[in-house]
Amino acid sequence: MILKGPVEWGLHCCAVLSGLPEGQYLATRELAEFHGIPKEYLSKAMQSLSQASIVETSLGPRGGYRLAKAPDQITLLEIVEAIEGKHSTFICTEIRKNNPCLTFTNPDSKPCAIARVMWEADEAWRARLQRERLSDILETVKRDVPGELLRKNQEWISSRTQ
Amino acid sequence: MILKGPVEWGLHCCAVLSGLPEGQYLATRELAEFHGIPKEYLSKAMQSLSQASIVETSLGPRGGYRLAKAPDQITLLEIVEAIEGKHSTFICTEIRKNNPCLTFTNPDSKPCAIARVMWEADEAWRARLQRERLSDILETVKRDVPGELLRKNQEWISSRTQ
DNA sequence: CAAATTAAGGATATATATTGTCCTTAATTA
DNA sequence: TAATTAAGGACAATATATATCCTTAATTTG
Ligand code: FES
Ligand code: FES
Repeated sequence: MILKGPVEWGLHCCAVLSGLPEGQYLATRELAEFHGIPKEYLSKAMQSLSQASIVETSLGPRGGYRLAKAPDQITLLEIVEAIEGKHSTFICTEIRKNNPCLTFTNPDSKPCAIARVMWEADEAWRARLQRERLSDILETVKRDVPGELLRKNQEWISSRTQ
Repeated sequence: MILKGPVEWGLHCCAVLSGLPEGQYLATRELAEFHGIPKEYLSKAMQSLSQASIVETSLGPRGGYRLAKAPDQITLLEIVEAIEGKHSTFICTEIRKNNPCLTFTNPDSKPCAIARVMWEADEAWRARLQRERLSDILETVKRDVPGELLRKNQEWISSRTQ
């Protein structure tokens, strides 16, 4: 696990961008202000999302970010991996190779039994995140968050994109 | 995720301890030598396993560590959590609270929808590790590792416990 | 065309977490 | 009694995460 804050930021930013009117962009400055986080650092996470083709950008005045795909075509795993990277959370340093009894080399040896299970656990983690689409999150939010707040959010975004 | 190496070390040490003759202990020095890792730092991981009652200790000459339970009563999750801690890998800093539109307080609000899914993914990870017992690992190792190496390991351990 | 604005990204600084070492203490066994 | 061991505190070194600043090139708006 490499980036802590930026993952949370990226996920929330994608959720906000999904509420953007057609053809509009929202700039890093607004995304940072909305979430109360440092603009320059958030920019790194947005760059990662851009490179992963999860968001797309426009330069110049009224530029910024918007989703590159429909929310039901974006999984949480995509977003998390774009920012954190695709490497496993468990890193095997092959300490079994240090075994003093290992005087011969075993050419066709499998990966360590312990590492394999740790990686399977990682896969289970990934599978859950892949199952969740951004659109699923949006539905939950609509159910959980008071309508008054949802309206205010819309207004806030509108006032920065017109 | 806090400790990286020590988790791998702790898992391997438990596997080694499971091959210990009845009534015998293996000291940190041997465990460190067997895995080619720093003795003093490994000691921290072993202390965590001891506090979690996964291993038990004996002081004085011929002292050291042994498993506190049968290998089929120890899950990988226990070992990992003893060393890494039980906290979730995803840390929600509640950035939603920084929303400038949030002018009122929502007393009975649920945890953030995004955090909930991230925590569910964490649960899936835990579930896989809880399903795997140390005895399962030992069986896999017996199948995968050449008998010659297994024998040498046994001898190596015996020569340090007599 | 000109000016303003924006993302991209390199360089660098700071804070925090991880990794590793050293040493003391108390317990226990041979 | 002497040797040995785990426990754990203190500390140093290193790596990583976090944050800021600045330059560049592209693009849109007017
Ligand atoms: S050698 Fe890395 S987990 Fe076994
Ligand atoms: S506020 Fe932390 S994940 Fe939503």
